[in-house]
Amino acid sequence: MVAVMGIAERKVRERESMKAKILNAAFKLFLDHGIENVSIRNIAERIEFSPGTIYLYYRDKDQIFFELYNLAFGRFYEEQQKLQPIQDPYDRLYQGCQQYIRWGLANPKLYDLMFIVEIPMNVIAREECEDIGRRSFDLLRQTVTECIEKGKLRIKDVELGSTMIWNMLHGIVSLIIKRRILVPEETVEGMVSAMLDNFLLLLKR
Amino acid sequence: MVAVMGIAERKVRERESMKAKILNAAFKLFLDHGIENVSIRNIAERIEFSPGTIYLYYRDKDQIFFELYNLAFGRFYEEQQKLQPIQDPYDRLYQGCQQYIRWGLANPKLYDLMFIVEIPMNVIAREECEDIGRRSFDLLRQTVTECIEKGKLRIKDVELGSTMIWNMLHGIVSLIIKRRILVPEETVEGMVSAMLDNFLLLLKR
DNA sequence: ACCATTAACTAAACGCTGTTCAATTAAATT
DNA sequence: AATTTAATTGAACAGCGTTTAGTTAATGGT
Repeated sequence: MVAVMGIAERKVRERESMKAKILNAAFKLFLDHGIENVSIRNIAERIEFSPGTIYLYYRDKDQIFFELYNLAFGRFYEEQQKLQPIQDPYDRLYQGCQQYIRWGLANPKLYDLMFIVEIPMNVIAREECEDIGRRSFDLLRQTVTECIEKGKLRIKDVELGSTMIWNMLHGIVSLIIKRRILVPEETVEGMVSAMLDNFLLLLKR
Repeated sequence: MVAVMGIAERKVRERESMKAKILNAAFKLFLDHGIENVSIRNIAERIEFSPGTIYLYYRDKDQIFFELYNLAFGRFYEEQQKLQPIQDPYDRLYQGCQQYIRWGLANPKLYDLMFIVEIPMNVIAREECEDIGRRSFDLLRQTVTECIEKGKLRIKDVELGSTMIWNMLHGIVSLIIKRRILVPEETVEGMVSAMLDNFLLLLKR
């Protein structure tokens, strides 16, 4: 009886480790060769299992992509959270924005998955998917709230202000990532920080 | 001899009309069933030719996508140009921004192709592709230039200002299109116009 | 220890995809 | 009418996501 329980637990562990194995292979393929080269067959080859096996652990490809999505958001959230200790809310806002852009440009594939690509969820997870996003957005909202409370912004509505800031940041990052910005490569960095500085200056009371 | 010339000209016409036929089929498939359902085979079936035939008129699928890209940008540019007669540059700026957002939200698939999707150009067209984009951007730049000349903006640098505005607009449109905005569906419209108003108000001297 | 049951896995298949190319048909030229 | 040129096809290749029958390995009961 005890042995039976031990086996059941081991099986759970084995299942988890197999899921992780698949996910790691998918993540590696994703980082190394782009989302377009993450195929079930490629993953299977990487972990030396047959393609069919993967469907014993994940319902479909979208579910794998959703896991990658969460992974990416986890990393992003972690970085943003590091700035929480900063006392002055405007300073925290500024650094948060700067880090958002930096992180996005440094991790274009992750950013793509998080904010640009068609959401890879056929059935479930629409809410769960928003939850992880909302957690990150809440960090910004909190900071904006404090800024407004201390009268540091020319905007009074928290929801409006947070969304505006986020949209601006996303516009900058996504257009650069997707190579739609017409400015020459070398001058991008300068342009970006100039835009951020000017935008936050406009916002500042 | 004259007849020969006539035949040659007819062949050119026939070739053009075949290219148009293919492109129209592709465009219709694109609008009706999304970019993911534009396959060479689908196009071929729609025009009642074999898949191989399409490669006699377009090098590859990307070239077809590039034509669709130009088509989309043409429509967008046309709309924007209609606002040129507006005398007051700030008014023109405001209406241009409003139209940008409206058009993007009304034509999400076209917008996607123009600004979001990975640029579908394997070999050529990188410059040509920027040209059509630049023409549209120049409309905005011109308007911003006039605004600054008349001292209506709190920003002095034309390039910076234009890019900032565009990035903000793109952030708004693309996040809504890709369903990353967390606001409920009904309140989106109000939020969007509030953001636009506030942003331009921040910019206004 | 043996057998029945359950779980894990594979290989092949289905219907898609973009693209190429030998073979065929139609048109134009001589 | 015969020959050359152009246009078109259909099959093939290699890839894709997904399903499933059949095989193998591990477990449970007696």
